[in-house]
Amino acid sequence: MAKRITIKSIARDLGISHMTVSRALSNNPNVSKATRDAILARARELGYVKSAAASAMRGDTTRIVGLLLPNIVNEFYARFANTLATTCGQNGLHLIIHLTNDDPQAENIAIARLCEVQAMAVVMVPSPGGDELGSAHLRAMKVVQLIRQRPQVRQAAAVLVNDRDAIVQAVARLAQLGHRSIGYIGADTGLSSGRDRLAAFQQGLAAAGLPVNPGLLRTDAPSFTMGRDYAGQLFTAEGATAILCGGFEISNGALNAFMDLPRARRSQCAFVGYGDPSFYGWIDGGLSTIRVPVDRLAHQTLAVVTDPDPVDDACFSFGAEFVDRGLSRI
Amino acid sequence: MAKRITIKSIARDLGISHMTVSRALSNNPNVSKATRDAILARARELGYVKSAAASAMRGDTTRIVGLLLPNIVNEFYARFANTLATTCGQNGLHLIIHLTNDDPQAENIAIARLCEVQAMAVVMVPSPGGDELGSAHLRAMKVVQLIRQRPQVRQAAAVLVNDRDAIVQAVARLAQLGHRSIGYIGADTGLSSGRDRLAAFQQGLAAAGLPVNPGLLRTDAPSFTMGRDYAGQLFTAEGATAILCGGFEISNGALNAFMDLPRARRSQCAFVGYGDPSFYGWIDGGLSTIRVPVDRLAHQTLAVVTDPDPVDDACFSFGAEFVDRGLSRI
DNA sequence: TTGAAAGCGCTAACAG
DNA sequence: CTGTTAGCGCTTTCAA
Repeated sequence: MAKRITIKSIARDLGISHMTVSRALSNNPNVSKATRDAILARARELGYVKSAAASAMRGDTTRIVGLLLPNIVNEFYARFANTLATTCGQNGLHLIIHLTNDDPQAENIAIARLCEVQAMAVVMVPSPGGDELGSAHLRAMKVVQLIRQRPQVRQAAAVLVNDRDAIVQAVARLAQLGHRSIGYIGADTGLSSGRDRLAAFQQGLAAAGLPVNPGLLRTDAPSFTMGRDYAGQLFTAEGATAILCGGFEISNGALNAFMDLPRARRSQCAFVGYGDPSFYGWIDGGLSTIRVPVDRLAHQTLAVVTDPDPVDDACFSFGAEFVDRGLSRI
Repeated sequence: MAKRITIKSIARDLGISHMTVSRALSNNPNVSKATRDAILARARELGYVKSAAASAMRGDTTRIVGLLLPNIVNEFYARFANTLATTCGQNGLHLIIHLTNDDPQAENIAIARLCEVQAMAVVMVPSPGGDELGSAHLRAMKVVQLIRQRPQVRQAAAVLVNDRDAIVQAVARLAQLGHRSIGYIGADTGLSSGRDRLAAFQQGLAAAGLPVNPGLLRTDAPSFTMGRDYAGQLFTAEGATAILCGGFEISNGALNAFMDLPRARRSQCAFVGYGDPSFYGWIDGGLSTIRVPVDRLAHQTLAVVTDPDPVDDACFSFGAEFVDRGLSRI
């Protein structure tokens, strides 16, 4: 194991003081051209890299950003992580990804770890049922809540989606096509997203003159299996002819149940997903869905992270869009 | 901005030496129960977290693993990152993701950054045309090459896929169904994966008694657009009735071209993808594909990363599987 | 059982 | 223009 190249080792090597090396390497003008050139040449030759640990210890920012996601397989999260990682790279930031599986405990552990490495910011999709963001660990880091928002204790920025209009439109369209038994599957009301989407759905029903049938509503901790199981129930036991999904994971789970319906039955049913993965356009002639502007969310997130001005509780909201690729008439 | 809690601040707080605090917090037995309890209580109360920077500077390992991927939207890379991130979390490791877009320059920058933070290991899908892995930066880090392998200068472990049999089987099946104009799109031969898959394809043709038609072969730097464009050419200009893909991104791109074919034409053509994203089973009654055992790759990768014993140039290979979900007969 | 000193790599603040 | 010192947070080594 070759020893690490440091400014001191270079200095010894050249018979000068390590401060001169430091200055040369950080473009301090107070170094003679001759020595500077010699230093830079030697540093390049030996493959010197500045120790981030030493910088961090001196109090410089670490340029590390933490990203807490339920998973990274769901195409929405994947796309978000993709553009955030790309833009982070362009800005010289490291992106550390921790997956929470929507488990508050995993979330807390990840936050503690990020605190250890002195991440400058944490971007997180808050898990349902987690602590309020008062944790001592978070004091030192900028926090950006994504998609969902927790009851706030501390100032924490949020980048959210306003999907009310899109959801109302989707319900209106389903009603227009003759659907009377429209099921809804969404997150429980511990999260802002759960409350808001459910309210939008109910508003849509009201606008269409349809009653709210509690038997057709399913809210719970959102997950793939939860979406799949409830969709199965709604389509079979509850006799729903249409389903609207209120979450990314839920949507993919519910889609599974939808695709498992006998072909004849499926052609009579309507499915409105949440999020717009590339393949939704290819399935069954095209699935209708609530599309979320993922790139804009990611860019705004980076803007918040890199914003030097600490407007800590800034809150940004981007509109979703109802993508109608055709829905069965009843 | 509240000042950071350190062992010194706790020590001052309690009127003792910071060494005693250090010992108590690292379970050194040489601390009286009374002081130990007081220290632990105070530390918990104040939300003390050990500085990773200080540990790193002392020479302790950083527990940071770097992951370099072309992108993270492709479901194969996403799944790999997902299980690697999950298992890393379980082992107390940080996963830093850098996206390269298969650009060697981005790759080099990412590696330099990871070197700055003293990552203990780098897991990378080598970009086509990049440097040999002799870079001085890599000296200090364990390197694991994923999927593809570069001409080796230095010892670097590899976790690879053996897809020869699966590809040969796929070609055999296409031939059996009457296809005579089978196109192939794959990575160019600068990478091991490009060479091997092309060879397997040609071996498959030979086994089926079909000639190699150079006009039906397309190899280049692999990407989504490359796959889409070449697939379009093969299906139209070259009159291919079937296409076999030799790469994840290529497969999704080629699928785009395939789905763009007029419905009548498409039903006469056969598509064999590479990788098995969840939605391939839902498209067109199910797409056939070469399935790669992504979870096993990820677990092996973690094993290599956490292996204390430096068998540096270890090379692991996992078999792929031809998933036949039905292919058009001609 | 406790404490003091030294050093990991780096730079701000002072000498020369 | 160049060098010395000190200190960021932590643990190892030696001393009390």
